[in-house]
Amino acid sequence: MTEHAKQSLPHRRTRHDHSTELAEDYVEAIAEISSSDRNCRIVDLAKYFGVSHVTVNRMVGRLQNQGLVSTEPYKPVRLTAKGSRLANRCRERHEIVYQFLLAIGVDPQAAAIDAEGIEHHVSPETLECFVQQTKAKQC
Amino acid sequence: MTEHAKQSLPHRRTRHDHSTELAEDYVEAIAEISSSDRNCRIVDLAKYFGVSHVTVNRMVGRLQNQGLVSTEPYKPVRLTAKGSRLANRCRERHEIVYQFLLAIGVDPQAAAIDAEGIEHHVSPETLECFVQQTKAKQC
DNA sequence: ATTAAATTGTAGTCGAGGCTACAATTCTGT
DNA sequence: ACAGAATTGTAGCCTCGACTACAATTTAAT
Repeated sequence: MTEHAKQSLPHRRTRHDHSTELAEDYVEAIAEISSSDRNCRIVDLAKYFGVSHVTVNRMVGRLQNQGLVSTEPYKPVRLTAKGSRLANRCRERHEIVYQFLLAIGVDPQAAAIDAEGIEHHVSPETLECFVQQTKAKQC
Repeated sequence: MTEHAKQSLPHRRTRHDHSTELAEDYVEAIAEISSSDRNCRIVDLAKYFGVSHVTVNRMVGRLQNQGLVSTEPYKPVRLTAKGSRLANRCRERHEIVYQFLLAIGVDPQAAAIDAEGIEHHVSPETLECFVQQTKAKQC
């Protein structure tokens, strides 16, 4: 492998991350909305993300193709078992990142924003280090 | 502001980040290549990012519109003063994130990949916390 | 000096993610 | 029951980041 090819790897990884980020954000949002409202509608997601209902509509179609959600025309959106598992993993990861940022002294508002951006780029290994650090701080 | 609008803010921020990430990656790369090779060519950037030279070509055009680089047809790419400042800020931030990840026990390879993804989503405030943590670990 | 190789530019395509405008369906209130 | 409101779907457009294929220019080699 050449020097340049080596360096391009992280960037390829970053680009791939972007294509899965939205799916993760959506299942997380659907899980959250479903738990409080019982039904998750297209409109709820549009408000949640600050985006038009058309964008949400198409995205939900893609999530359905990926087997993450199930829905029918004019009906609410529900997570499949696969979608729920992904949502849970994402929620846990999000919480770990958020708590970690708080633990190292970031204020809650900045932590909330940064966690949203950071969570999708944290490898399992780094996540584990975050957990350890957070624990250490709490002792 | 409604509850939903509040929640949509972090996501809007994330989307905005994406549009500036690539510009940041490019000026960083141009700075790095320029320092070692003296001249940064379109081809160098294409190899660096693992994309086609066409993609690089158009991106360089946009960077030029933003006043970050200056170039002429069939000539090398050079950073403007503004581009250099941005590159320096990015390089410093990247280094801080990378050293921070190492300091909390992430192995170098994973740290390199994660730093690439994380750096663009770290607010100045969080960055400062990273610096403090890294210092603390080194004592 | 002329040809071959490397580099850069241009044309045209694609999918993702965003939008507006309008049509269809479902829900609600009287 | 039916009109109006809310919700969802469809059509069509835009920009960005990616590509291939081909043309133009510059560099290098014989």
